[in-house]
Amino acid sequence: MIPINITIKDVAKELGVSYSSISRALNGKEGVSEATRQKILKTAEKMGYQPNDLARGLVNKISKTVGVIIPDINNPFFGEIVTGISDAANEKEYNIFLCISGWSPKNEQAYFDTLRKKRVDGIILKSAGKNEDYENVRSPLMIIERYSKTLEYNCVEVDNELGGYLAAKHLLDCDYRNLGFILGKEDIFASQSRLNGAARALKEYGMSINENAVIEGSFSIEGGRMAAKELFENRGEKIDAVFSMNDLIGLGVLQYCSDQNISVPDEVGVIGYDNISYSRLPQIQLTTIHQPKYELGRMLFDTLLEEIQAKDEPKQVKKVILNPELKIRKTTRVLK
Amino acid sequence: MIPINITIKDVAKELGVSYSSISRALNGKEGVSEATRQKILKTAEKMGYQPNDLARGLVNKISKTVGVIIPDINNPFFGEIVTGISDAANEKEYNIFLCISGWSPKNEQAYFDTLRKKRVDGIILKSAGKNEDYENVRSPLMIIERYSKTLEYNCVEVDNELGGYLAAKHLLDCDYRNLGFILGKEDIFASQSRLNGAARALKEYGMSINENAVIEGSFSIEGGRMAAKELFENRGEKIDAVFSMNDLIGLGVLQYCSDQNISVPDEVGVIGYDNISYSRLPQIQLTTIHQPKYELGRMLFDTLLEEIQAKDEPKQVKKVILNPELKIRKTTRVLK
DNA sequence: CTGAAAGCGCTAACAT
DNA sequence: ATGTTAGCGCTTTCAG
Repeated sequence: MIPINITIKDVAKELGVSYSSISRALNGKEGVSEATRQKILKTAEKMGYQPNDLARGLVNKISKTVGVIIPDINNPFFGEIVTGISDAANEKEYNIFLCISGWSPKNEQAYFDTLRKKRVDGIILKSAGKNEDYENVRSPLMIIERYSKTLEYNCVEVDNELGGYLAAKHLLDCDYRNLGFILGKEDIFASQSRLNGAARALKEYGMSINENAVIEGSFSIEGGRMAAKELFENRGEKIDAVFSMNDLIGLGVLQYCSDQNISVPDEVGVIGYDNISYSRLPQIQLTTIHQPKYELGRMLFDTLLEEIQAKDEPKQVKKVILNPELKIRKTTRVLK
Repeated sequence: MIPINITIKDVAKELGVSYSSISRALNGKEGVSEATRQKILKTAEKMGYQPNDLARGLVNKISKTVGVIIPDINNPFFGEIVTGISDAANEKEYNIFLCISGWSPKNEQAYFDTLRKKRVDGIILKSAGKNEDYENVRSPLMIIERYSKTLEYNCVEVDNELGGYLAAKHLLDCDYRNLGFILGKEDIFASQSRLNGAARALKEYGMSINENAVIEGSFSIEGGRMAAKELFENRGEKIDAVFSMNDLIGLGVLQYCSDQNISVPDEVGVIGYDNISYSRLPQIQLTTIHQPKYELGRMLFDTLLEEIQAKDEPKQVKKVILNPELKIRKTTRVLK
């Protein structure tokens, strides 16, 4: 590991050639004889030369860098997405700036600005703010999970309406009839789409959503536990199944049921959303809606890169939709 | 959100002043009258000017950027560390490049090189490779969890020897006598330190480590399950307690016990390491050694920054050690 | 207090 | 095929 930063000029001096030749050789451009190119490559290597991407970015106006703003890396849902983004980016020789907003629109906005200063080529964002904030951003931007037919931004999402439909239909197929819903207030948007899907499933059964059994909770285990308490104790409903808008909430509901000696899945059925790795632990076995998180991450980056590379062409809004899948495990009952 | 990148010159032209004045005003340097400074600040703001950090980095030789290389962001252990690093960095107006090496020394090395090209001010690294690789790096570097008295690099770690001692002592205090150990082959170094601590505890009881009950597994749930199978079925030992070198392995051991109808904690006690959030789920309740992960992350960044800012002074190796803590839960038995 | 000019490391047009 | 030069956006002497 050589510590001092060797520049293109150092290499040029060493060899007695002009430094533009070094640049040409290093970038595989023509205008250098094969002989000198080899010579240059060899001594650059020997001297431990590493090109300065700051300087490169300055002249090329491409930093080979993207920003990723997510609310919480400890939620495995985002962990897997970020892994997908990272792998896809790495293949294209891109690096990612990771920004953790903690579900705060203020932090999110601040990160957005610093990323602009860093001159990232594009941004991938899971927003905690209002959609309209990002409608008119003209630099490459991908929004995670904020599908909108009308608003003009790019977006890759796993179909939330369909996921909600699958979840509710499964509960109904299992003969649960009094469904409760715990949304995540951090992303009321996705929660609402899933609720719409659930309404469609209920309609097929000639039923509709009981608004008094819809709770706005928080996307965490503790949030799920508290929402379950509210749902079962203060709403005066006799709920026999809970549709949790993410797995963490589902885990909280299970915790509540365990504390209260409510038997799952017999008395109460529980379904989650996301299919994070912990939901398939043998002690948990949470029935859930699988989202292809890793693939989503890769798709986000690849789509972003497409847009980055199509700078000149007229911008066209990209909307990619992936499919969710029902994973039946042990927190919903099996019909005989 | 203004899309076009306004430069310092645009602002200068707008106001009819030289662009060096703009620079002075923006950076709070003296040499501008308060009147023009205010005028400059206002129109810069109005024009949506954002300084170009690439250019700044080029001249200042400080990019306000650090690289973080970790094996796996889906392991909550690293997730929390990264959150700590991110928060500490953000406070100091630093951004982080996240690199996920997948426990591959080859990827790790490749990321190390790209980070050098990006001219990061420093690197935080959880290495999967050999220690010696990084001994002579002269740019600011923090190694996670690789304490070495002899080797010359900076390091913040949670005392592994002590953690190992606490874990083994607890098992012995609970009257378990035939201890098995499942190491993580990805980081044999940390595992070994913990094993040394365990040996010390055993010694206090007049015992020593049964080498035939030491398994080199893998830091994952499935790795833990497989190692447990090996330990219980192929080693011809009657193990009554397992010290797992991380919580994921512990979860795998619990899974094995559940599959085999081995009762925990009566027949077999299980202790993990790390105290990831999932280990305290009511369905899990894994006894474990707590590591202050978030604090570790903050400490890593703060210590790195100290070194970055002490560029000129003679380098002195920094070794920070935090203390682990025993968390007794339900997978080890209570003595009457 | 302000402007002009050099230079950070690099690429790309322009000469030779 | 190679060298010279300008310039990316900025900070920082050095003049005025």
